[in-house]
Amino acid sequence: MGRPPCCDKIGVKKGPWTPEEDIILVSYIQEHGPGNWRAVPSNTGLLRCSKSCRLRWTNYLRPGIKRGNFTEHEEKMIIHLQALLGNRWAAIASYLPQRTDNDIKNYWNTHLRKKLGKIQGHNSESIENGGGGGKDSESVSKGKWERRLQTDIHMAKQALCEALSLDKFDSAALFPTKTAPEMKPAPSTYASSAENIARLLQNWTKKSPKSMGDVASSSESSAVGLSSSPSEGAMSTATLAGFNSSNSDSVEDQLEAKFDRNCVETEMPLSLLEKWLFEDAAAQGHDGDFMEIALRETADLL
DNA sequence: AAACCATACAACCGCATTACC
DNA sequence: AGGTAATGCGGTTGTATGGTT
Repeated sequence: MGRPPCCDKIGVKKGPWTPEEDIILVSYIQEHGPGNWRAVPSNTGLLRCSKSCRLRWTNYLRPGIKRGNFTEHEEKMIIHLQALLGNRWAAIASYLPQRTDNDIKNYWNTHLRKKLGKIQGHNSESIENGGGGGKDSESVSKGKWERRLQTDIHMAKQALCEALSLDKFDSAALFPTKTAPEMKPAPSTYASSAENIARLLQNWTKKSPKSMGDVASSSESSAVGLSSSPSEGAMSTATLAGFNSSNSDSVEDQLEAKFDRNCVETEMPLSLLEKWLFEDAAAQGHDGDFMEIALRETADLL
């Protein structure tokens, strides 16, 4: 007996989401809030499995998601957090609240891994040339290995410390509730779903007539699903009009109000790491030089 | 212009974990 | 306490897009 599928595969649509589907999903979540994903497909008429709906929401439509190029600071944080935490993308993403774990994972796989690979290749080359011995990793003494591991941890810690204390503005933006509970993220900081959808629609309208036709035809098929609940169809049409006029403050306000609570609820579990960092920082101090050297080396490499 | 290749990223899959009864 | 459903997470795949030949 294998694991039962999360949804019966027959009649379940797969592949890229259409703007219509996005709007239907956002409209529904706007009304009912995220959660109870099992009920979403049946209640919205979307021909998607609950998992797909949840993923689409968390990775793409959810308010507060920042898209586009990663900043240098974000990149550094990812590199160091990855060194510290490994491929625990969700944990890493919790320190970059505007990025999704999927986004970070993709960025790591496509950009950073390559980048670091190059650096390491270059580095090992120079070590081989300059460093005596020429023996492989077996020859590396336990002490050396431990020292290197410790360096890695130190570097990661330092990066976290830097990130946490970069400047008050930055850290407040990164950790809005934990570090500054009284501060509410500015509406401009957190893009709303409406903005995401509006942007999406903008891109969509830029597409070629052919792809428009494809989307239109695919939307027809989803309209079949919608026909079972005409009221929701009307709702999404109304919402579409609202989204198209990107200055529909009332919709955005509603979204903000609705999602602020969720954002607060889903803030990162910082305390453990913070505690660790602060305790360690207090206990440390004497081996700062060692860490500085390591950091400088990393900075040179990057 | 067309074929091919590389890249980026959205989405899916399946296992792990958590919540609820 | 045990079973089941719901959700979270990381790895992987599929596809669109842009660049090169």
